[in-house]
This record gives sequence, structure tokens and C-alpha cells, in this order.
Amino acid sequence: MDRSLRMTEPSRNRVGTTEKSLTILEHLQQEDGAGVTEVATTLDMSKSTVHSHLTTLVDCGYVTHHDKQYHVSTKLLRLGGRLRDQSPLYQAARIEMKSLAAETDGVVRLYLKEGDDATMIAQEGYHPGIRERHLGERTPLTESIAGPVMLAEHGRSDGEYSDDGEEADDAGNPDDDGTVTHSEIDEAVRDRFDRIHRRGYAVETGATGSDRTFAGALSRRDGTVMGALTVTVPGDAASPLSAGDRLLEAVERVELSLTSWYDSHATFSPKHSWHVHSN
Amino acid sequence: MDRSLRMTEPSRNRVGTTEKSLTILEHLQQEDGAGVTEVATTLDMSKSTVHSHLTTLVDCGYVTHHDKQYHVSTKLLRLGGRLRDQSPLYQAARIEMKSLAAETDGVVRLYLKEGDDATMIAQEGYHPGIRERHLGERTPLTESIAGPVMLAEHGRSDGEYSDDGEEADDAGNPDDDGTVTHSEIDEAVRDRFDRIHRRGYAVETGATGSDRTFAGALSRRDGTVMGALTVTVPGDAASPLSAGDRLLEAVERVELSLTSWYDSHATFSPKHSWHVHSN
DNA sequence: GGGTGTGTTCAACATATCTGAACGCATGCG
DNA sequence: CGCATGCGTTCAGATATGTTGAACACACCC
Repeated sequence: MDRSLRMTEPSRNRVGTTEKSLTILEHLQQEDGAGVTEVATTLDMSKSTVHSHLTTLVDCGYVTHHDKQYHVSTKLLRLGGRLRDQSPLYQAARIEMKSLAAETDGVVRLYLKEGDDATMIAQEGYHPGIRERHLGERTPLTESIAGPVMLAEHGRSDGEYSDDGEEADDAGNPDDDGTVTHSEIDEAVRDRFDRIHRRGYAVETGATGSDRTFAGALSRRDGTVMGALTVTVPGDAASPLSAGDRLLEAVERVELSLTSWYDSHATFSPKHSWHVHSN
Repeated sequence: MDRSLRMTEPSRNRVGTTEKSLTILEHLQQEDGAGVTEVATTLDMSKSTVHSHLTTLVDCGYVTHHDKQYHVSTKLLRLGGRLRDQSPLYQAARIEMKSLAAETDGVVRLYLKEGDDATMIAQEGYHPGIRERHLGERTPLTESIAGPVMLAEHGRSDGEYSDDGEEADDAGNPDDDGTVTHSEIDEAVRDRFDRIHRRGYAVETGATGSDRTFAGALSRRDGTVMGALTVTVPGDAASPLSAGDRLLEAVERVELSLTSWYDSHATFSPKHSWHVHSN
């Protein structure tokens, strides 16, 4: 817990050059490719500097260079993919994700809890009407359905829902009666969490369509939350209610496989610290 | 000493610092996380240098730092994921991938042709017995079944399969018909390509298990190959033969959707150059 | 032809990176 | 306990290194 110094930057960056290269890389990403001068003007750098960084990124394989246009390459996908594929969470979940998607004909997503955010690291199934979610997309816990269910599950361990300074909930309450006043807010939140805990999952009806999303937290044996599993079924699904029950089965099986994995890899190497993801 | 090897600069790297940072990043990736001294010793750098670069990477969000261990974060997956999700190839294929996987109960994979390599950018379905393939994995065209089918399909356009090896770039010569020069050495190869062309897809039986993989190339209207679609069904599948036919349907539909996308985006912006991927 | 608009190169300078040693801070072991 | 060893971290100086702006090559379009 480092106290935030009054320096604008939390910690004094050491290597400004790398920062510059990564800024250029992210700019290429956001703009879906760009040329040298475009990057130079928008990022306020000299053309030659941008050129140097871009050639370096090309040589390292992170950027492709064709027809005066620089694009990010698939190397980022490759590096990020290996990170995901090797994670025990993904390894434990993919079997259940497949069968869950097949049986409910919905879209199944796997989230990894990272601090106060949830990152979608895998997806199975597809339906044109359902809202897209990008691979690796990172959303605050307060904005996704996967969020509340994680916070609620987190509260299960210590008997109190997490209140680490972040406002756990205020927006997107599906069934909130508008007359909530100052003191009643906490109670409403607690009520919601209790309800989630009792039912084991959260439900959210899609804003636009009539699809429903069921979310369940994936927690370790000690109660800490590792991620969440989600299935959203379209409105014209055969049996939307059974999807929720089916989700709970999948969650339970994933947790089982996960804990058994940890038992077999009980060697206390500080590597593979798949437990403290909190960046 | 050996001055014959004179600075065969691929292209003179400009920014060595960035190169160093990226090397550290890739080392973290390969080792599944590491500490400062481990990186410093294996990469032959001073501890303080490694520390500087790591803090920079942490500040930029590419690396997480917990318990004396540095790991790559999900930002790489996020950046690479957006690259994939925005590609018209993926957008055109995902619907067919889902239905193809559902109907054949196999593993469907989407490959993007990049020069002489094929990169797997999407996957749908899962079967425990089938050999894993990592997201973003890049394999030479000669090693995967997706490779020959791409080379064969490529030959369909100009009547000659490409064997230039290096310069795969520049699709600017549609009628670059050098006469069929070479001897019968390549006849066996040509025979294989012809067979692939006739059948429309390639089949490969898994080395270990009894699963079969069907591959079909995804090509543009001008005949150039953009990628490949692949379905592998386990040996105990209900009707393995129909999977091949079903694959061909999917390929055709994806190509249709792809060309219509290009027509609607016919504006000739040099961006979105999803045609010359040849890094 | 000369006008833009690219991307690229180069030498000189000054900036920012690298270094090695010293510092906390744990853990382990005699 | 106290020394020893391992880790990550900090700091000031020296040196390598990135940055800069101008000049180059090239393509395009009035």
C-alpha cells in the first residue's frame, strides 16, 4: 500500500523511450493503422522519431508495414493468447463453456477478475442479436453483470460485501424502485447482494433486445473470487430459465476442476500467481 | 574477427531501448512471469536496467507486479483482441464458425494468411482429445493442413502456385503469368494441389488420435487467399464425412459475406489493408 | 514544371539510459 | 540471536543513445 505521492505520476517512470513506443503502438491500434506523419502530428513528435520507433516495432514483429501504412500485427494476439491459454482458469472452464454454449445455444463468456475490473478472456458461441463484447475487454465491476455477482460472492467469505472505497453499485439496477434515499442505499445494495447470493447468480435483461444474461462467480475454496462465468441466451430461446440452472452446474464443475488443479500444483512456487490479479 | 559478416542490418534498428523492453516482455511471457534478477541474468543486463524497464511496462499496463514477480497482463490480449474483432475476416466468419461447430460437434478454427505463415485468430468449439492450438499461433504454411490448401487455392488464380518463398508481398500483378517453367520435380506437389483443388478441401488424419481435420481456403474474388477455415472432428463423430461438405458450405458463405463487405467498404482508403498481410 | 504530400536518411547535439555500488528488507541458518 | 544471503530498489555520475530539424527521394495532382 504505497501512499499516493503528490507527484502527478504515481511512480517515476524510468524509460521514457519505451513509453513513447508503446504510445505509438496503442495509437496504431486505436486508429486501425496510420502513417508516419499522422502519428507524428497527433502525438506531437517529430517525424524522424516516429519513424525510428515504427521501424523498431516492425523489426520486433509487433507492427507490419505495407503501403505507407503501419498496422499492429498478430503478435499481440499471440502473446495475449498464450497468457490466456496457460491460465488454469481458462483450462478449467473451456470444457464447460463448450457444453454450456451447446446446450443453451447462447453466448458463454469467461471473465477474469483483475482488481476492480473484469476482463473477458474467452468466449464460446455466437448470436447476431446479442451485444458484442471484445476479447480482452476490461470493464469495471460496477458496469457488468459479472461485476455484482463477483462482489456479492466476495462478500460471502467474510460475511460482508466489499466496500473498498469504490462505490459498488449505483447504476443499471434492473429492478430498483426509484425512491431510494440516502440511508436506504446501503440497505438496497446489501439486499441485492443477498439475493444474488441466495440465487447463486445474477440475471440481467438486455437493454435493447429481449435476451437474458446469467452470471455466476468462480471462486476459490477460500472464498476469494477469481472470475465469473456468463451465459446470455436470446429472447426466443427455447427454455431461458434452464440456462440459469445449467450455468450453476457449469460454475460448480469449473470450481471443482480449478481447486483440483491447484491441489495438484500445490508446489509453492511464487510463479503462476493466479490468485492476486489486482492490477 | 569475422568481418565477413558485416552488419547485415535487416534494417538498422533505431531505438534499442524499446527493443530491450520488448525483449524483457517476451521473456516474461515465455517464462510465465519472472523476477528482476532472473531476467537480468538470463538476458545479461544489469538489475537496475531491468527494474527500470519493468516499472515502465507496469506503468503502461503491459505487466503486473505482485509479490516480487512480474507477469504480462491482459492488455496484450485486449490489444490483439481488438485487432481480431475488427477484422472483416473474423466478422464474416464467426457466424459460420458457430453453426459449423454446432452441427459437426467439432473444433472450428479460423486462420489468417500472413506471408508464408498462417495465424490462428479464432476458435469455436472444444474437444478434450483434439490437439490444442493456441490463439494467435503462427505456423508455416508447410506445416499445417491449412497451409497446403492455401497454397493450392492461391495457384487457382494464376494457374501457378507460388513458390517465391520470400517476396509474398504485392498482389499488384494479377496476370503475372510466367510460363510454367519448372521441371517435373514439382509434379508431385502440383498433383497434390490439383487434388486439393478438385475436392475443395484438404483432409488430414490426426497423428495421435483418429480425428480428422478438413481445411478450406478463404479467398477473395481475385483469387488471392486471405485465410482458411478448418474443422476437426473426433474419431467417434457421428458422420465425419458430412463435416467436409458442411465445411465447404461454410467457406462459400464466408467468402460471400467477405466480398459483400468489401463492396460496401469499397472506399479506397489505404487503411484496413486486410489484403496484403505479409509480415 | 513546380507545387504539395508522403516516407526516409543523416550528422550533431543534449538528453535520457545504463551502470555499479550501496541501501532496505526479507528469509534462512549456524 | 546475529550473521549471511537472497531479493528488489534507489541514486548519481558517465556514457551511450535517442532526438531533432533539415535535406533527400519519391509519388501524386493540379
